[in-house]
Amino acid sequence: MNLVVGKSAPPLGPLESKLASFAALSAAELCHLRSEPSDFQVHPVRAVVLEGGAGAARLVTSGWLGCTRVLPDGRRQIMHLALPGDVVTAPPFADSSAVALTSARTVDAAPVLQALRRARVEAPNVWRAWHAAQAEMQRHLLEQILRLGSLTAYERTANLIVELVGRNTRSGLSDGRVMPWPLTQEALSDILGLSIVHLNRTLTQLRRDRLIEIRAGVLAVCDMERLASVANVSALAAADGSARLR
Amino acid sequence: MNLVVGKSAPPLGPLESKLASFAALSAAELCHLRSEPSDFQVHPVRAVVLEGGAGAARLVTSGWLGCTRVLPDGRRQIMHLALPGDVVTAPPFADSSAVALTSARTVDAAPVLQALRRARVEAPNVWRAWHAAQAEMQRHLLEQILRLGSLTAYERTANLIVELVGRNTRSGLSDGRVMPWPLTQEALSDILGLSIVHLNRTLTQLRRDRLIEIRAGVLAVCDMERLASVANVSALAAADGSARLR
DNA sequence: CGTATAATTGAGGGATATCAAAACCGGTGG
DNA sequence: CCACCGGTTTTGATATCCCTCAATTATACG
Repeated sequence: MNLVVGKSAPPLGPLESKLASFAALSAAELCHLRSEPSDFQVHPVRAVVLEGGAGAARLVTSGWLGCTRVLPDGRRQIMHLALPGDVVTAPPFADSSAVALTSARTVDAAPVLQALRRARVEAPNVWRAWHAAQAEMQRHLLEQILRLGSLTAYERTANLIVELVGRNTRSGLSDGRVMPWPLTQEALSDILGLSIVHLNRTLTQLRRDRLIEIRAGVLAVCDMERLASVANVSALAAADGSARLR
Repeated sequence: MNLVVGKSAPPLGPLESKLASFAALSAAELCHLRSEPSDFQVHPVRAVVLEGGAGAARLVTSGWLGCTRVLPDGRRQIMHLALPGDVVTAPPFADSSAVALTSARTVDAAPVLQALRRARVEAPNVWRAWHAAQAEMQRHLLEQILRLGSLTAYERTANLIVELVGRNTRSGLSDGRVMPWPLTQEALSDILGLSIVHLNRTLTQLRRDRLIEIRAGVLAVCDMERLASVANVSALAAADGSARLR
């Protein structure tokens, strides 16, 4: 991972790929996303990227962030994950913040958002794709609610994995089967609302059942069919995710 | 409850009140919300208002709706509540739908949304208030994630009650202490991700602890201070909610 | 190598679910 | 007025999922 702070060429890879997955976009159209090189920041693990209620939106270019909320007694809930290509905005609660779950890099999102506003008339497909991506983010929140409210630990974990494979596939970071897996089990347990111990047993079970394999920061899905069925993924969501694979 | 279908005068009471709670709005400004009388519909309990992925947005004028998701095995999660003054849009999953949790009335939201777009230039305060309301809805989703992922049954229930008192207060349907309570315990358990039996015991406990009282479709908060502290409400959210009381 | 962090395993307890039945309640019809 | 009815609330008993505590093993890193 790069550890320098400074200027960089437009690092829009994952974002471009994500948008292209929502609407067929020509190279010319994607050019409308280009904005002048802007400051980037490197965040070590556990660094706070945006503090509760304040700060300008940032675009993640590498690493994973979590929009977290911490209770007075120390319980922590990660409400939402931001992956490369995602834009994180200031979390809306005093006790919430965007935190680097892995070492990560972000750039100021303002120029990109600016470019998107220009694209509204100049490249309407890009604008549409952006809105589709925003709508998908909304769906992720609802999916998270389903996971936490209605699924067992086993289903919950499978469901999140299916979602993350889908997201990484959209942004060109997975082939639909294998993806980066940089999370500690502690972070994962804070996403899924499980104790770290129980999460560990759940992951072990998923491996024993030959649904996934995890080695050296990489997760591989062994049997997407069965995994998705365990995960109780919605028809619409599943279609969305797998459409990308072809 | 009215059981007739037909035309009605603009039924914007709760919506107007809600928007006014986000930005001081003069009567003149509120007029920009007025739109021609439009069709309304009456929905009996359990009626589907919007089917998964399709249908035009509707404004709730009375009764409570739930944006629900049903799993193949029958488990149901209510992801989000729509109260009078809220606009429900087509839920984004194939297996999700907006359902009447009580008998309810809705009108087509298109004219209202139209009026709001006009207000963007003619009454910017109204436009701003609308966006503040949308942002608040987003916060409710995040709060729901916190509830389901990190709070105990007791805290979870308290938290939801605090939220609902706040929302009803904004829309003029509560004084900050007493509010309509039309939900069956079954619906409530599907919101909170609890079994109906355990929810019942939890409510009983909240009553024993003199935090709330429930009688004849009305809920009264006995001790908001303690309830809010049990509920782990975030500083920002709490400020928002109680600001309305004065 | 030694230290810190993360992953894993074991044992026991607590919170919540499930099953079953009883009490309650508003409406309906005799 | 009373009996009855479906839906809802309440209570009891038992099972299970998941948490907590504690210790051990693996892995990264200087």
